[in-house]
Amino acid sequence: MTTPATRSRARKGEGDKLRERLLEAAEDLLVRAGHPDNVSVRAIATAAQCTPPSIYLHFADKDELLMEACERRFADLDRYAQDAAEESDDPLESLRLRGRAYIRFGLDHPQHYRLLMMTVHEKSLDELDWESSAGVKAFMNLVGAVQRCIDAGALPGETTAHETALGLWATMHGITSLLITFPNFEWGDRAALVDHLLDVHIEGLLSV
Amino acid sequence: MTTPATRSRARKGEGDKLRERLLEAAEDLLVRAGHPDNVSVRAIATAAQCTPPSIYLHFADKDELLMEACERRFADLDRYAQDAAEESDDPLESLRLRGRAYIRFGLDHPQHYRLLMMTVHEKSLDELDWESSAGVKAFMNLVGAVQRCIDAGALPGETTAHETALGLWATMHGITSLLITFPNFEWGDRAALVDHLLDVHIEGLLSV
DNA sequence: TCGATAGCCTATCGACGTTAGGTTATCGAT
DNA sequence: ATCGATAACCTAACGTCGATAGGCTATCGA
Repeated sequence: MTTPATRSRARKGEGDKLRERLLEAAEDLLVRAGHPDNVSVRAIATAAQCTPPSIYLHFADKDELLMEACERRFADLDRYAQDAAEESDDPLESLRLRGRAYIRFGLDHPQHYRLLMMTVHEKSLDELDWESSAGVKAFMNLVGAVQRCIDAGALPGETTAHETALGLWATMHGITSLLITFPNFEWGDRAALVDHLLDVHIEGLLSV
Repeated sequence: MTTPATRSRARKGEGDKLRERLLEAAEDLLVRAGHPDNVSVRAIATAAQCTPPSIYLHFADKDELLMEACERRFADLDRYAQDAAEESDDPLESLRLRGRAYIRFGLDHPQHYRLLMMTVHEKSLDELDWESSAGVKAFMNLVGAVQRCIDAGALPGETTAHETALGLWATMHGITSLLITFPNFEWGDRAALVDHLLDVHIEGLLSV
């Protein structure tokens, strides 16, 4: 059962090939299993055609492997949100589009979203590398988008862009995570709920 | 190590005593461990002074035990929110107080909140018993509070109380779960952020 | 061609959730 | 007073898990 299978050993200097295979296998199995607990390192090793211990040559532990697998997919989030935001020249409408894109991306990749955004991250911001974290980058771009709204006079500048972005993030995350956590609740028209929520929040920002 | 220890067997008809002990031990260990994976059924059994298999006489599996342990504590949430809401006669201010109470309760019991509100519940509303679920009851009361605002003319009646409550819930849950998930993020003044968020949302409800 | 080493494997560990099946104290009925 | 039924546990064990220790081997520069 722990067959090394057909795959031949990588050449020297090409050890990262297995690392890549492991990341792909981990993501694939995670999406299919739904929950990290239901995907074992043994299954990942089998899918990547190696033995379980070989995983630990490339990753500290199972968590690190799964996290990195999700982080990679999440790199698309930032681009996805940016693309959506560029659909409109109106800064406020652009903000709305960005929010909708964030939520849609989360719902489209619930397993990734859960692991990265609904699992406790004890590490402080100092410890995690800002450059590589797609989530952090996406948030920074959200702050920038809010700042652009303030600069254009579309949003009041009483609260800082950072604070406003935090509130927006909380709203976006709230509906995303609830829809993921309780898929069978009576949500009614989910898209309408999402739109309504963003409208209410942005309208509130204008009136406060 | 699997010592039955000092405890004597319960009398006939008093089998629920162990059940109670197990629930209390499970909650205690969960709060201390932080994560369900870090509290084993063996540890729970030891704390409750019985053997692991005895747990399965009272609960289908580990999940059911931990879930029920959290559900019990969550029964306080509804009362807590109701008490807070009664602090003001103004329906809108009452709604604000209720929201703050919900968030505070979640942050005060992060392990419980995570398990009940941030772990995927596949069960549909038909399957889970409405009466016993504290979370459902709390939501129903939130809908009632919103309805009272609408009736008093404090909130527009264009969207139903149910829909508005969903949005409020999402906002409350968003900030609560984010603060729990990323305890080391740069949140600034958390209480101010919570207040700001509720203000923005409620203000938005008035302007939409 | 040969030592160094990158790349991977075999064997195994302790802990886990859970189950099968037995044991014993209690209690109503005789 | 005793005896069968049964509630309330227990002992033993299974299969699986994440992870580690230590060995083997193909590759590659010198």
